[in-house]
Amino acid sequence: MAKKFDFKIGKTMGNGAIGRAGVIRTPHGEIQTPAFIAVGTKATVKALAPEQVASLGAQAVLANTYHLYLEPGPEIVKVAGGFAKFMRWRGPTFTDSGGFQVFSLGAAFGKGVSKVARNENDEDDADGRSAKNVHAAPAKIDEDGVTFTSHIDGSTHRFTPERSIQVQRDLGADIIFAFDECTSPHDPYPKQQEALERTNRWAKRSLTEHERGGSGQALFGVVQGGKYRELRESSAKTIGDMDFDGFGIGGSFTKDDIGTAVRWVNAILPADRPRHLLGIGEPLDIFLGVENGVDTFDCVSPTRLGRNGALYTARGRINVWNARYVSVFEPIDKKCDCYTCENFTLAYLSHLFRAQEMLAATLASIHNLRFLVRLAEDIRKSILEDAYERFREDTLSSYYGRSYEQLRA
RNA sequence: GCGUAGGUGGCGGAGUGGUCAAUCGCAACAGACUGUAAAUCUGUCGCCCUAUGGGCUACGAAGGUUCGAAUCCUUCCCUACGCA
Repeated sequence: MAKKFDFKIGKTMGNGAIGRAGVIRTPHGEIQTPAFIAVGTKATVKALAPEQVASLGAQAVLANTYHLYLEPGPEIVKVAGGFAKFMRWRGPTFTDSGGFQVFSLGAAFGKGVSKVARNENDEDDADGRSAKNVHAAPAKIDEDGVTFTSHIDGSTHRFTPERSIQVQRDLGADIIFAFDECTSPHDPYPKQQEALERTNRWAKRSLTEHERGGSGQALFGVVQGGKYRELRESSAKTIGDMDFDGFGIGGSFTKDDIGTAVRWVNAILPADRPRHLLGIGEPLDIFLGVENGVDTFDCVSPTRLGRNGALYTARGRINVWNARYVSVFEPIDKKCDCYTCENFTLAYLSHLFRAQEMLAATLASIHNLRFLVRLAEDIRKSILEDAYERFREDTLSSYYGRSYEQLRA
């Protein structure tokens, strides 16, 4: 009997590295891995029509349970035939469980901590984005679940692992995630441990509810544990022993933790199932993830940065708002194969941003998303051709101006 | 020509004797952004310096009053509107 979902490893890196190139098969198509998944939080990849997302090579879209639950609500999405059909995305889909929002709207609210905190001391150094006029109460976590207030209208809601799975069933993604509790990298060990153990219990409940529902979706368990090796390994063991279709690696990281935590975890997780690194997506992070066994990534950075005028280039990030680009009649990146680079100049983008034209966000998002999607494609190719290390060195030294070894030091 | 209201930093616009190099908005200049409360947020924004302090030049122009003026007085120039 043919399974609707499976994962086949095409090639594993040699020399002790556990990175691999493979194929995830879903009812809505295949994902050639490693792959960068486009984030479409509210059933839309911001500023992009789904045809644009597809044509730039994105293989799958990840939406968010918290957001779609609040608006338009799971009932509407269910009637629409799932979020993919609702947004007219024909490829594979993921939904995040809403667990991250428990963190970002709870413990991390108003703090300078999100997916990657800069250092150990900046927790109180709010990044200035604290929404002054919004007064959402922080989410409250208990053993059974999480009570939170809507950032839209202040109403009170509750998620439990069961509820998250039920909502994700209505949203209808091919791959869904167990409800987890994300922690801050600054949280002390006891708190991390407590959250981790709860996440493990929630994983089991998510799995039970998922099996009960019989939706045919693939359920990924989420590994947590912060920066602590002991916790990460224990989490990987516990989650890895459960009957999940794949795994998500979660958590808010410090820059230094990404490589290490992922390696500890993936050395333990069953190798025959796909691993998704949740919310991570800077170029270096992707290399570190892949060579440590990650198959898929998602990250808001290409679209968010794009909307704000930051653009990826082979030689590093640029800010198209800078005065120097006003009259540069060349593409963002001459070697880029995206629609934006093939048709428009920096001068034009500079103008669109300054004039606050909507097309600015679209063209920049196309470029940035293509950049990361292609990076994953090229990494895959380099693995298949036994040229990973060389590709990594060329790419990183060009992008960061420093070698892989220097970046890791 | 007469009357009225005005002339403030790139622009708009506060301020009407001291705490004003001058609120605020825009523009400009730079920075941040990693499972999206984000087409958002932060900083700078007269000139100079041995720079959490100091100096200089400034509020149409020129004089004047005053310890002290963007703020009061005089003259002039300019702008808008109304009447001729």
